[in-house]
Amino acid sequence: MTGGPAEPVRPLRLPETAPAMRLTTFTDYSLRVLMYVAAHPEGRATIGEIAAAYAISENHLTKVVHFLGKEGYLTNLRGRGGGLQLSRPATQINVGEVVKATEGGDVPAECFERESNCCAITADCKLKFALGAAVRAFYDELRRHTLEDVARNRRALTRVLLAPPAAGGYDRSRRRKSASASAKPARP
Amino acid sequence: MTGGPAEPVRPLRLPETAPAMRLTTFTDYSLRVLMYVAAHPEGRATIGEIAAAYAISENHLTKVVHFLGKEGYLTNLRGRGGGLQLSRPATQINVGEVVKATEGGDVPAECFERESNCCAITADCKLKFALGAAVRAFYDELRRHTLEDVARNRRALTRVLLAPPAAGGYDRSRRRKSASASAKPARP
DNA sequence: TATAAGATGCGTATCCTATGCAGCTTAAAT
DNA sequence: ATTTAAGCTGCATAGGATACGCATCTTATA
Repeated sequence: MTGGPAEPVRPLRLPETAPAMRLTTFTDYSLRVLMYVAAHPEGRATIGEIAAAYAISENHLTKVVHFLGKEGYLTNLRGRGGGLQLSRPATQINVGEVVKATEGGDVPAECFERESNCCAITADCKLKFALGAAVRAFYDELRRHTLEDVARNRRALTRVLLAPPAAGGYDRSRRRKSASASAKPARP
Repeated sequence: MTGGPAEPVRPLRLPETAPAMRLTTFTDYSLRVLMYVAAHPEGRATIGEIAAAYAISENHLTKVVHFLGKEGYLTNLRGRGGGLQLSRPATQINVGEVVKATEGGDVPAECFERESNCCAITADCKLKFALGAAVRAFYDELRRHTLEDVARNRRALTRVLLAPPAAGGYDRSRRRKSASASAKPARP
């Protein structure tokens, strides 16, 4: 595992650090799916349809949709003529709740995990409270919005989403260029 | 790269998703370093000293410290007898600013990146504003605290930090057990 | 019974993050 | 001057997380 012939060249990355505090695409896609379905209240939307509209991976979307079904946001109907519907009206789907579900809780740092925490100063560290409050503030702000709010201009959304995607389907090449040239990797 | 004999067994991970919106250890260490130095206002702290106190990697700390120096939080003195000092009094070092610097800005999702954004509905999507406000709320809450606040009980901190670490130095085995058994990977 | 949809389980390609390490530079002691 | 104790710098790498791809099964409708 350590030995072996050295790889040819390898593209050469910059280590250092990069931004965190960022939503996963899982969350991103979750919200997009919900907005799509909300914008199409009549018929049922399908995974393929949504993937094409946003030009994103159908495979990954499948899992997102399944998750949203399990969580009670979507009603997923199998079989021919099946598809997706909102389980509740958009006014009763809260953006903060969705994000919390898809992001999996509010644990901003190691000190918040009961089990694995091994920071030496936990007991006397006030930072914990500050961080906890900040995360709470984040979700509180998100909780002020419902799916209805964010997908409000349904007409415009529907128009955009029904238009055929620019080129072919999903182009996985242009994604996350990690356009970080902001803070740390700056070398004079 | 695609072919080749299948690897023996491989520990078998669960894919799906896991929590994001979490601080990097880079940020974690940055805050710990500042708290340490704040708790030792007389002499100068050294990297080795701090790494030992928290039982964390000296190598990584080196880069953290260097970064904090570049950003103007620390004054790093080289050479024998050198070490670290706060560049400003702790009352003038803001936790929110530090986190923003170490986390590298407030870009919670793809739609916020001018360049690489390719979400189909950006123009008509209100979600962007909600997310932006939430991130702002996060930092606003953090900005309410200074290093002086979080490192307030200096006496207790100093006591804990000066105590020798439990066992030997830095044990890199127990870290980030990713104790996620909360949301998605639940399979009945 | 064909067909269209979602469900599932497994494999994998990249990243990202956190480190390791070797050598260099700077500055205070001796 | 020379030693020595710091931090600086530029590689390299490991390990885990994320986001997919793919094949197959299940369900339900026509």
